[in-house]
Amino acid sequence: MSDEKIEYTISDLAKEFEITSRSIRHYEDENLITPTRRGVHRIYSARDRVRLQLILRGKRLGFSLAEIKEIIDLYGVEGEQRQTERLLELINVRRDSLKQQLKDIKYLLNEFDVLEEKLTSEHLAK
Amino acid sequence: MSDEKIEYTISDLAKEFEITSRSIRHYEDENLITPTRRGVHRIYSARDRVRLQLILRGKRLGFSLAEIKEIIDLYGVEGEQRQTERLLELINVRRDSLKQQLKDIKYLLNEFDVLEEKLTSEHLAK
DNA sequence: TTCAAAGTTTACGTTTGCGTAAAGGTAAGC
DNA sequence: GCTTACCTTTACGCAAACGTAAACTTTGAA
Repeated sequence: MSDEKIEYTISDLAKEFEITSRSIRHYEDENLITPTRRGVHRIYSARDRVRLQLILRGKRLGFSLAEIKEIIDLYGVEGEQRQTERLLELINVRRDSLKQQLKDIKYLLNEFDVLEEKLTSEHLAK
Repeated sequence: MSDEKIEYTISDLAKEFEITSRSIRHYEDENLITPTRRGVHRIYSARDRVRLQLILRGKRLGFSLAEIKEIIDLYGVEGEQRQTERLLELINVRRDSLKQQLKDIKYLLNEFDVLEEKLTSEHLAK
């Protein structure tokens, strides 16, 4: 039984994810992540690391920290069904906007391809 | 020859795209869009409308207004090849982060599907 | 012509997401 | 015990993207 005794310092994670320690502390200030302490120092578990990954993914998708917190929090309550309705609602709202984003991205990536080709051929023809 | 004499007021566009007039004026303050005037009032052409669409798409993709402006501006200079290198560079930077976003979105949409199924079956089994 | 609806400028206010000192505590190696 | 690297809290600062209030003008309908 691997007890997963993996531990990280704040700068371990900062380095790995290429963000500042300040950002990680900020996420803690906003209650998005709650590492344990050894004395006064923060110790991050494997679970904490995953939470941080979730936070960063949320950010890349344009969610605010408050939204990320709401989703992660609801996500964690799986057992209780009290919040189920709300979570399903949130999911569907998100789904629509994510699908729109997906369309936007595909469109833009294609535009880029077309434009790049045009530019490089122009460039060569100069 | 359809002269495309279509015109819009600021609130026409605000309504259509579900944003405030304030936002549209703000984009103008930041030189992202420059409607003509009839007296003191702003008049938006079909081209202006397209620009606004571009701005909003950029926003959905998480670009800042400054970035959107840079891209749109470079995009408009197609004729000159002076800025070509820069645009290609911008495109490639964007492409990577957009591809990451695309992965993120697909991952999350799948998570949502899985979670929703789990939640609804739980719900029914209650 | 009078009135409401919509438009205008100016400018200060607000939220989000950290940056950036300041001022120090702690752990490890020598 | 001293240095060095890394950690801590506290707190003010700041840019971005508008919100919002004030005070006024324009336009179209009645």
